[in-house]
Amino acid sequence: MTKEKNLYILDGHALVFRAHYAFINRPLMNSKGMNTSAITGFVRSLWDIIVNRQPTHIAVSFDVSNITFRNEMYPEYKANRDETPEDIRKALPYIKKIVEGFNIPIFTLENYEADDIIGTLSKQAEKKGFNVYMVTPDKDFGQLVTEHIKIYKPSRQGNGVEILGIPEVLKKWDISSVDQVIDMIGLQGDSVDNIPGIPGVGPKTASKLLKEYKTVENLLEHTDEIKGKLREKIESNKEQGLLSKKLAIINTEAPIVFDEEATVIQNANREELAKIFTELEFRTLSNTILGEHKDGVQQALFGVEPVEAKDLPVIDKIAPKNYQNVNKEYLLIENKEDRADLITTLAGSEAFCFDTETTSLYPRAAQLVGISFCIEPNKAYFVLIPEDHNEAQKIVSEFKSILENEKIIKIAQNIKYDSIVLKNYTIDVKGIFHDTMLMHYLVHPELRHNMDYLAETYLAYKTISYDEMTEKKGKNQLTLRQVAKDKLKDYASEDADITYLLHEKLYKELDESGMKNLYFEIEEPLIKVLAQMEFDGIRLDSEFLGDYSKELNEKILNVKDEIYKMAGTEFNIASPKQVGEVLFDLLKIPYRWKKTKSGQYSTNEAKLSELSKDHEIVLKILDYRELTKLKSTYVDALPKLVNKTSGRIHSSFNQALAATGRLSSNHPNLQNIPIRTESGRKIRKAFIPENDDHVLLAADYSQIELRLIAHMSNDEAMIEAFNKNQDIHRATAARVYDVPYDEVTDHQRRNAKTVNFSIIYGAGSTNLSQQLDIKRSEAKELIDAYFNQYKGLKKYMDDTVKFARENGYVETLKGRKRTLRDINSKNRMAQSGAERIAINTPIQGTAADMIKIAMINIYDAMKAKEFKSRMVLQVHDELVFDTLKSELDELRDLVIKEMKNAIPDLQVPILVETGIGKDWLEAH
DNA sequence: GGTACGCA
DNA sequence: TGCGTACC
Repeated sequence: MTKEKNLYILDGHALVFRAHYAFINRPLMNSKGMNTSAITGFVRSLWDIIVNRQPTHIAVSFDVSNITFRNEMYPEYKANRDETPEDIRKALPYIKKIVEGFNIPIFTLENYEADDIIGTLSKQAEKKGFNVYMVTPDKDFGQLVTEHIKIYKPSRQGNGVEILGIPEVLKKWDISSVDQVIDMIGLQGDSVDNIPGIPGVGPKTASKLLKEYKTVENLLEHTDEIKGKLREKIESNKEQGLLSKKLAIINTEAPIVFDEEATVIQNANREELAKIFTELEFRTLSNTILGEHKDGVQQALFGVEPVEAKDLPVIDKIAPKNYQNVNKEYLLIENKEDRADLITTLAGSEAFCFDTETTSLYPRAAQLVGISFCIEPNKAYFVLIPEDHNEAQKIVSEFKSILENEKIIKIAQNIKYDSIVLKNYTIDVKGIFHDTMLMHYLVHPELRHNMDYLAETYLAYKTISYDEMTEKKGKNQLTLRQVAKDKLKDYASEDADITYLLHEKLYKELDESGMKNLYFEIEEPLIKVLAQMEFDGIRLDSEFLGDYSKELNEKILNVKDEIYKMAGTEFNIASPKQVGEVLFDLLKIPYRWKKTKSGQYSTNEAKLSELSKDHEIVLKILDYRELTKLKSTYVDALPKLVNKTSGRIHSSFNQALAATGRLSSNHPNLQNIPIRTESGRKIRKAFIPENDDHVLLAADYSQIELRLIAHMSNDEAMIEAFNKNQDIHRATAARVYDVPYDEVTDHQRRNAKTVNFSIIYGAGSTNLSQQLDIKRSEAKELIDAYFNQYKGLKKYMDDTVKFARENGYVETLKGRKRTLRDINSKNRMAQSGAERIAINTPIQGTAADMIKIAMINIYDAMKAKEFKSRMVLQVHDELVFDTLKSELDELRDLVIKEMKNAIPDLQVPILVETGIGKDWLEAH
């Protein structure tokens, strides 16, 4: 018997798009700011096939243009498509070059889609005795599947590869013959390709109908047997259904001939590939594909043992290094002598790296399972810590002297977490913190900063997966305590070891970026402040919330009743879908907006508010929404977050998330605790001081961003207004409307205020007109008048954008940088988005720097004075202190002074407003 | 308009 | 994942 012939035909565009969008939230980026998601994803899929599937023949097909014969049948075909994203357009030439580098032929054909080319080639190849695999994520290809033609669906984020033969296709579509794929599309349509189908018919109805009638044509002949609305819909859309089916048919007779010879798999052009990979900075992929040694092309490229693709996710093939193939020395330390030796070793070091393994993501609730240490590459120690708390405390205490040694630098990934966990064991980690996560955050604020990602990008190393170690299969997962100690030793040691290696690279990169000062003067000391704040937490009045919950519950029931009465029916008010149907179908309230993507009525607040003026029920629905949201998100949720040991709430502050440099908080998120409405504000009453000897002191910056923009832009008029201590919005209105300061109307002031804010956010006239409910032209005039008064501001904004264009980044007063990859984009949307960021980031980021500096200085001063009072919250421009009454006056003076002087020598005064109260609402 | 988090 | 809401 001759060898089997296996042909893989890749659906180029579909794979590229899928890869691009797979990473859309955190695109892969090289140092030149190029988005490489699409290329990486495509090449990974290609390489996966070459290595794991051992094809004998291979080809790639691409679309040539958007216009094909289908547009002659139906001009709207694919007309809903947005323009190809710029990132993809830029990626395509590279992908084609790489495919050529692999010596793989590319098939294209004018006026036909890649689908048709793949269909035609597949059928011809099948006749020549091939097994054909159509490599595509598109399930429409199901119509072409036969015994020898299958769909090969590349793996998606660990989902594993799917191979669809006839039974799989039938199951996926719930049909009885693959020919019915086109009937399915004919009936249900395809929103992606803008194929209309028959309105009101979805997948369920379509397959039910086809079970009965087999084909669209047959169905249309027997519509008299169908009942009710469905019949009407089908009868009135007959033509559309037939056309849709036609559009769905993949042409297998395209004018193209399958050239068997051309598709035989060949050795790659190593030099060509190396050149492209270098340009793209694909170190990992390049190592994987080209190997690290220069000889043995055949060996490195295709001489790989066949592996079942299912068993090995693509990623394992991509990162070449891991615990299995690099020589690592990881030692398990579980007796007192070994610990003593380790401590001696660590005590003699200038710096060591450590990492804790615990039982919880939340440090205040976490128990130590072990601590790993590393002081040289590829060697690490794992100290096992038993479950018994007294035993554990004893062992941890042995390490107190070195962890609290101020002279030893501590290297760790997200050291705030470890530091809080150790506080649970009365250890206060000291010495300078070198946090790899924060270093990377400063250098690349817009990327991800988790260790696995850093290991892959900086070290080309694939770490041991947590889920693998804990044998996660579906729902069941071992806890760390259940993991065999040797396995845990490897996992934990690797964390410390990898962090150590990452530190070498990241510290250097931080230095080169010029942000070392920013790190050591702001971020590093802030870690210690935040760790203390999180550890201390804030007291919560659960009793108050319990009462409030009951109160809200009654209100909710009342509102619900009223709504049902007005609607004349009961429905789920929490469901936007049902709300839409009741309002616009049942009650016939005119609907005059676009529907949502999923074809539903949009019922967001802006639209409902507009309707609420004329329709009482809409007002009630808004009330209902507010009350239920309040109850579930805050009133009922907050008491659940009270820590059992401390009896307090320990919100976590993420220092490495917001690209502008701000902190974010979660568990709970303090940044969206309502303030606009009365019932929302009340939530703040639940945040209370430690006891009757304490009060809450709240201090917030007044107009900090406008003051900063005044300073940074050198705008004389704005600086003058602030120096005269004027109300800035009133002063703005006086200038813009050319009226005396004292005669500004409320309306004028409100407009001016809105303009002031839209300026800070870089918003344009469109946005402003919506905010103020005025015409775009009026908004434009307003903005022009504004800039005419604040000429310095205008110039600053122009200069900032110009700087960003030339340098590719913007920065804050303290040197925090943010790269703007779209600032020179040809895509207008993307570019103006980048311009807004260019204007907003320096301001928001400087304000963030400023409050961070204030926090550090206040914290240090409080420590020096041995205050019993504690800094407990930071929200945007506000700090909250749980204050011992006897320290109140001194603390307030201190806070005001440090907040004002965080960034000295500004051209405008900085105003800090303070309040005192028995709860946060009263203090605010 | 962007930057977030949490709920369903 | 989409939607809602908070902040700026």
